[in-house]
Amino acid sequence: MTSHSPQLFSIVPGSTEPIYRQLVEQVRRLVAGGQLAPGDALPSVREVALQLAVNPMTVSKAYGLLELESVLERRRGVGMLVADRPRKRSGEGDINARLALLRPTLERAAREARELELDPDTVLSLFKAILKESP
Amino acid sequence: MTSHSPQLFSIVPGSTEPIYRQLVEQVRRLVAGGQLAPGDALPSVREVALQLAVNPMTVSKAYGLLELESVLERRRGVGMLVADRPRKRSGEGDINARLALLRPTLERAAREARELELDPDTVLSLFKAILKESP
Amino acid sequence: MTSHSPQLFSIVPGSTEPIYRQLVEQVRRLVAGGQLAPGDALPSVREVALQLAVNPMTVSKAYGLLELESVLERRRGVGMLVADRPRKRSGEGDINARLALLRPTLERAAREARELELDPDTVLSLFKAILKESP
Amino acid sequence: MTSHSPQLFSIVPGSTEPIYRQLVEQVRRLVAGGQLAPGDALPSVREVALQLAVNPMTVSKAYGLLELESVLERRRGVGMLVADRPRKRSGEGDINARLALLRPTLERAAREARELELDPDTVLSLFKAILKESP
DNA sequence: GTGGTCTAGACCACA
DNA sequence: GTGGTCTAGACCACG
Repeated sequence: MTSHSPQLFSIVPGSTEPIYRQLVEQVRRLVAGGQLAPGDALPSVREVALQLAVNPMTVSKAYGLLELESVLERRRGVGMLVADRPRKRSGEGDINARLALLRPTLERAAREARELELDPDTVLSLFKAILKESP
Repeated sequence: MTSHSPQLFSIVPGSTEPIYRQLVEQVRRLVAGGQLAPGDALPSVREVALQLAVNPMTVSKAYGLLELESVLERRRGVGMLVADRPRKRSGEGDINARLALLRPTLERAAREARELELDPDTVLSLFKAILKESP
Repeated sequence: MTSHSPQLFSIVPGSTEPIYRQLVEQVRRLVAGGQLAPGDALPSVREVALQLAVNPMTVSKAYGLLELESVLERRRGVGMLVADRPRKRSGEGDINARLALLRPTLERAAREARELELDPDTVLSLFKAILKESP
Repeated sequence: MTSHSPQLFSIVPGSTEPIYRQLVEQVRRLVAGGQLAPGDALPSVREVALQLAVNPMTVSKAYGLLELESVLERRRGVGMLVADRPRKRSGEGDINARLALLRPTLERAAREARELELDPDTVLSLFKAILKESP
């Protein structure tokens, strides 16, 4: 069964962050967050490449790295599946692990806010608005 | 008299963001935030290169791009100065301009939080803690 | 299919004008003159570097600056193309723009002729001969 | 006798052409054109430096190079004088020598005009206007 | 194959 | 001392 999630992935094409790495980190987060559960099938390389208007090799490279990391498993004739490693979902430790994945970006935002001499409360209310915006 | 700003700039060496671009954006923010005021001298190319353990050409490239943008001015035999363009500090428009510079990073954090299926309030309180932490 | 433009660019190696700037101005003129039309591919960095016996980074710097100016566009995995901006070719305004690009060099020549105490008519006939010579 | 020519020299500060070289070539032309005759005194280093708002070392370097070339002579306690080498003024050969000094700039202008796809006659009439303009 | 980034080190122009 | 230019060569991202 091929998942037809209309837009599981999204990339920022103008970024200096390489596309394959944007994909790798996105999958890691989706797995950590439980939106991709062990055994779930990922969209095929071609499908993703088409959706994102990206070279298939780029997607393939991301999948390959995730396989090396044991986040994904390659199943002959089937495609890539989320690996089922021992994962303690909905526990306390898990929340901390997920917060740890988010922390670097929050720290970057905090550093930039400081360099811009912005008031923490102003920044917090903007962030709150953005957070509750698109889900 | 050499300015001995102990660490005006900081870079993330492992990042995929090119070093010269990290520097460009950092200077833009420091100027927008007023920490670098028109007429201020920037640390010399060599000084920054030493502090960051980076090749002088990399710093020079950043300074050169900022000169093209008219954020900096080159003074023969003196060094780079912050350009004095008409800037309306401490006005409303200015705050919005600075928030606009911060927005992309906040949006990135929000997207990552969503992918991690993290509760907005949990994220906000972590961000609040980070924001009030290091200054 | 590699374009084999036998010698699109030429530089004066001994000049004090930096090579990258000679290239930038040359491309600007070729685009302004229409010899490089929007969508045209430029010779690759490596190709130009070989032809001119110059370091690839020098060519790359010129291309990068022209991209910042929106004279060129970078196409991933393809190379640099002439940007297709609204350009009014063969109009009056266009001729004036092109003459404006030439004026500084003509003024320099006039100043030098004056310093050499050369008769304007003598200078004009020499220039006429040179102009109709090499095309 | 110190010559007080209010502005014997002129430079283009924004140019990539080094100032000392602009000065060297200007003196060569003024000597070739006869505006500076053998035995004439040149303005002092300090005087030129003040007039042009340039570092005295830069002027000194230019004079030094012209001395090496035997275009100028250094006279202790007097200053720099134009050297009196055998020079056949107002003869045919001399005109050719002066035209030869001008030729590179004319060739550069012709090349630029060609790259701009400008009509030779248009270029010639612009040049004529400039030539008869400022003397 | 394309362009981009970076290094280590040289030399130049200017103050 | 300042910044600017260039080289030779390495490695990366993308197609």
